[in-house]
Amino acid sequence: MANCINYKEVLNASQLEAVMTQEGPLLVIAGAGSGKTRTLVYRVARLVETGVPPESILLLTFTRKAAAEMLERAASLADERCRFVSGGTFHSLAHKVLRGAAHFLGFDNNFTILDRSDMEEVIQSLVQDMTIGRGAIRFPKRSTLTNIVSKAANLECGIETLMGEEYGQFLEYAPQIKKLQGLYAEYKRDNQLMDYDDLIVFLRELLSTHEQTRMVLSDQYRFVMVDEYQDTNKIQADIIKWLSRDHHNIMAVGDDAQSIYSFRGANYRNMFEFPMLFPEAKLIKLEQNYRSTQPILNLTNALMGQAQEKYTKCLFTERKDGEIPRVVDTGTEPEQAFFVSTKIKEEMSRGRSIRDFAVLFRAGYHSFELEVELARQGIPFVKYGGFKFMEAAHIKDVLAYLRVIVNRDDGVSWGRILRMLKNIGPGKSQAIIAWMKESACSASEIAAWPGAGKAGEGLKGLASLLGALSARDFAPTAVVEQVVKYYKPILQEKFDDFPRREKDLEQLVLMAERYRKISTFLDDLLLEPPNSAAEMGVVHKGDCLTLSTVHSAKGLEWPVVFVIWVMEGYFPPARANAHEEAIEEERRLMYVAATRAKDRLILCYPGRETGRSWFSSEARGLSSFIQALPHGVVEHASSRGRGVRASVWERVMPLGKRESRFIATTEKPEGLKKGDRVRHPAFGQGVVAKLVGEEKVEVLFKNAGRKLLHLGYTILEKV
DNA sequence: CATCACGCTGTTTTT
DNA sequence: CAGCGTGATG
Repeated sequence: MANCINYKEVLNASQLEAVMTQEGPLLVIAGAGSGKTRTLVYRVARLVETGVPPESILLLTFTRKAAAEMLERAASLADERCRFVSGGTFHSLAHKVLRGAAHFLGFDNNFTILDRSDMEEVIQSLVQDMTIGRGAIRFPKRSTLTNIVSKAANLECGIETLMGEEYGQFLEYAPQIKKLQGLYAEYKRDNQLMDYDDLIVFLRELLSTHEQTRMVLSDQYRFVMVDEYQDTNKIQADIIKWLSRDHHNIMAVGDDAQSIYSFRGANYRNMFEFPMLFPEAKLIKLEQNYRSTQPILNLTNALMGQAQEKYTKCLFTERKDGEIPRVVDTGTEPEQAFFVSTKIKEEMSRGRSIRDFAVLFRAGYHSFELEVELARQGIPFVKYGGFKFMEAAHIKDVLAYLRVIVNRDDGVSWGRILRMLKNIGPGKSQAIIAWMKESACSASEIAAWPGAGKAGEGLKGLASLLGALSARDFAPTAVVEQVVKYYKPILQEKFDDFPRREKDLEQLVLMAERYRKISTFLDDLLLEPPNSAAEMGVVHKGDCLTLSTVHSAKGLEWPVVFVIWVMEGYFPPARANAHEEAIEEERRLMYVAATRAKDRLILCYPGRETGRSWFSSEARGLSSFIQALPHGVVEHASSRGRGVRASVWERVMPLGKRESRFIATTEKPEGLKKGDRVRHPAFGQGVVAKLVGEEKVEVLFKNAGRKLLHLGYTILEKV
């Protein structure tokens, strides 16, 4: 039975107003820690309480987990029926709709979803088919290409525009990349594939061109709520517009100061445009903070005070007292790791629980050094962000088998499976896939491929596995179990950290238990991928210190937060104009990090160069936005000179100064043109990059580094 | 055509 | 460290 809630008792005035406003468009500007989730939870409860059927409420959040937690809370404090509210991400909504309506767009409803690495693989293979790489110097690598294509899709801008603004260093290849984009789209259509970007693009297309679908959705979801609105992009804003065009019952909640997803097209200006989209929109600001002490809020307020464009708000709290945030120059990165771990140990010996701490950073690898030091000092930790469980090679390997069982046409997965066999590489795997398509043979008949030769044994084994699996309708667990059994010898060959990876596979078997169909299992893994084995809820987390990227720490809080920061530093010359924009984003990132802290905040930065390579602080010193803070907001300190030790990598592999590029100027042999491939007796093959005057050419050798500097030049021959 | 050993390089953040 | 290209070897 429903509990009776006294809203006035549990909500402040602004929150109450948001909860009680049920009809019409509503924009809630919710500062960090201002009870945003609470407000959403109570609003769901209130809607249900006043008789709105739960199924007609749609709660769009940033992760499905966030939605599930909110609905759980609403159910437990108000009405059990809150569990029937539809909640999820834009992507999961799109997926659900498209599984039943993709045919209106000329797709098969059984389309396969491409994850990031599949996308990279397809793009890579297209690049090879195009033979773009031929004669091209410094053609972007596949992950960069994928970033470009994906971002262009999310921003809905042309390749040239995007590249002009953000990838100046590759601008000369814009025509090829544009062609690549076209080929990629074509490939996806031919093979019934959709990537993450397609899901939302196609949902919008469906809504705008297919009146029937729009009507069905708009009728079903009479009340729409969007959380983290600052992280939506233009396409998602359009989806919102279409969904609520008829009823205008749309509530968007967000904080422009916390927009940290511009790299995937998110545009916090959506928040400023909401009132234009819905002119009668009511605007509510939540400014009282229930998380941090006032000194911490002074810092975050000052940070956002520097921003160019914002909804001005000033966070305040009743917790007036507290320690002033500290900014600590820790010297080098190894010293920083030592400082943080020692400090935490110290606090723990005074009775603090290890769960009270978190260390936040911008990129996964920024904590490498710290992880080693923590292990050395015997401090247990869990890490969020960085590499994904799903992206681990061994997981992808196993899933590839499942995918071909579900969708026999999935060429990407076939390639992966085949290349795991002895004596089968890129060439043969492609040939086999082509042959399979041509002869329309079943999975268990691949052993009949005429060109097998030495690979015959392996093919037979694979065929019998797939034959056995498709012969009967096994439960997902059983299928995964058999695949893992087949795969284990391969795993052993392929990786030397065999035991760790083997454990992951056992987790995968356990996860499959929750599903009745393999296809749903796969869809779920792609749309709500677990971060790690620990996050899958299978491994007990125990008492651990939390390490996390700022992005993965959104919405969470800890009593004591350390932020380890590398200054806004790395911008290739061709991107120098991106500097301003990047600093704006870094500032918001720091804002999100700082607002995670309840009681104490310690910002650490390495003030001294460590002389190491890529994962060290290339840029050192203090970020400009910290320097610009007014006096008294932070307290500066130094921990230099304590616990100096060589970095892990210096111990493992000493690094000298390295030369980065090596273009040799040399005498020009007869008839040599730009783009010609040439051979150098000492350095192997290179490409003529440039003609210098009449007699000389510049030749670029890849990977010939230091040798070139020492040996001097000789005559080149054309290849 | 597959595989191996070697050398060189390096923005990141996620649905 | 991981990813990638290269050139030598089956």
